[in-house]
Amino acid sequence: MIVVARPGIDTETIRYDSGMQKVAGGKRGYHQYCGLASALDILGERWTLLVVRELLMGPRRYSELLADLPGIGTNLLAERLKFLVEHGVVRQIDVRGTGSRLSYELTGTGQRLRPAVLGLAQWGMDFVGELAAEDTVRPHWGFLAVEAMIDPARVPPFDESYEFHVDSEVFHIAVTGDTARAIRGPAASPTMIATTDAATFVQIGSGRVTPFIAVIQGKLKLEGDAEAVVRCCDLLGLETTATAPVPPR
Amino acid sequence: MIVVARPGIDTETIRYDSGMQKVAGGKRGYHQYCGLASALDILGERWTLLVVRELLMGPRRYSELLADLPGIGTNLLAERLKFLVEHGVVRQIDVRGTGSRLSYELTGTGQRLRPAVLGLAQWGMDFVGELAAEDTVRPHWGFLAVEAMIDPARVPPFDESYEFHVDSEVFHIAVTGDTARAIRGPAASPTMIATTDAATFVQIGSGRVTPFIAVIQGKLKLEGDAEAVVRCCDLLGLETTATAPVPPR
DNA sequence: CTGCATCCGCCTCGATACTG
DNA sequence: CAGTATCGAGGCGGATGCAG
Repeated sequence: MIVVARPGIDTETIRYDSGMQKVAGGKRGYHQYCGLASALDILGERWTLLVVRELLMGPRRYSELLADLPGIGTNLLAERLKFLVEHGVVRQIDVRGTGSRLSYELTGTGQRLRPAVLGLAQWGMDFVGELAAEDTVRPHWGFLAVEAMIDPARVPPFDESYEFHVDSEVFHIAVTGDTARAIRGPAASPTMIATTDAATFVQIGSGRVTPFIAVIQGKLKLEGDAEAVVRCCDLLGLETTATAPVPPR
Repeated sequence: MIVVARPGIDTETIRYDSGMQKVAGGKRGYHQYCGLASALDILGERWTLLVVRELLMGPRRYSELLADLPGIGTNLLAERLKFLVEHGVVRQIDVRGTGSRLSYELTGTGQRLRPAVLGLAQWGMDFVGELAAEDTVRPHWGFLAVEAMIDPARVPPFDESYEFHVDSEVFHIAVTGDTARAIRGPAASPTMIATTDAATFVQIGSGRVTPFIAVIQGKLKLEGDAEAVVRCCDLLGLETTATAPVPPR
């Protein structure tokens, strides 16, 4: 075997250099030579990852972003979008040729954030609390929740699809081969259809309410093959056995 | 097939409620009923995810965290740690029974952040720039980088291990069966040993420098089976063909 | 009306000093 | 060593103004 020797170069580790640092654009940055720190230099400011979340579900107008991010303030949204565009995460697209700047959408680089964002969303599901009066809920967040909940190890062994109606949003899970994907819009011939409101949807996804309880409460409607319902719940890691106690958080 | 009907309940979506909101502990929060927003209510403040990064590589003392997070300031670190402890992401551990509170470590909940954090770190690798004079580098960040770079689809078909010496840090990748894991400390009998400094290690990981170039520059030393070196580079998504141009960022 | 820019009060952040 | 106390600077949140 091989004996290790120190390399010819000595460490170039930069010593502790206290004091706040600025990144290229004059912004505040971590100045750590590390992938995570670099990612947070771009995504770590307040609201930024929530902007990315919105754009992960398709292009959005400035006003739509404002409406779905209550509290952000117009200057902040403009600054975040400009920053993301400058760094190649987001681009502006004109629907009409007349340069009326209609929408923002993620670039390929931005799309590559999907697994990391879904991972954070899945982790955060354990921390959603009781629905408070001041909480905002949007039905299209249910799409992200479903995408994050899909357990690749529990994909049913045959093709089918489950359709979801969350308030006005319609999307479905398509099981094809050994993969399950979340897709916007209705399914061709779903084996199950779940209909509910956005708040209940998140409560089910977070485990605060079981599908069983939600049905009893009249807040969730399940139609189609009962076996498909069970497979769908299993795919999403939802309780199907009984009532299941609400975890004490 | 099934025809969809609106559920008995109407949407309980909370309307736009402008104004800054506070979360439980009196802190500023997003107040969105969504997994990602909940995650960011805990992890989204400045420095928090970098604290988690440090703890992902094992327990750390307060002073060690301070030293590896230049610029954080003592009050911020104390506040972040207290907040994470309160929310069950981190716990304090006593090495001695004498309650001298020696270290912080992640709870199981905190450990579940690993895939999301690694995902962000991998994404951010494309954004690490030229090494600047004010940049901090730490050799143990190389461990995280390697963990993030492992491509599960490119695991060699037989068991072996690759050892890395990054400044004073020693860790290895263990390929067993069809999985590859990054493990702290030396390997039993590595088929390859790479020795380098922390800055070069990150530059290689980010694609700014190829292993080939680094060897020529005398900043990287590779020992052991040449075939193993190629397999290791392939596993980590590193260029082995030739010099490969440095991407323009 | 949409898509920002400007201004202002406040709270978080970053640095230093200080204490058990 | 492990934090707490304090204070100035600046990022953030909210209201308003304005151009296309």
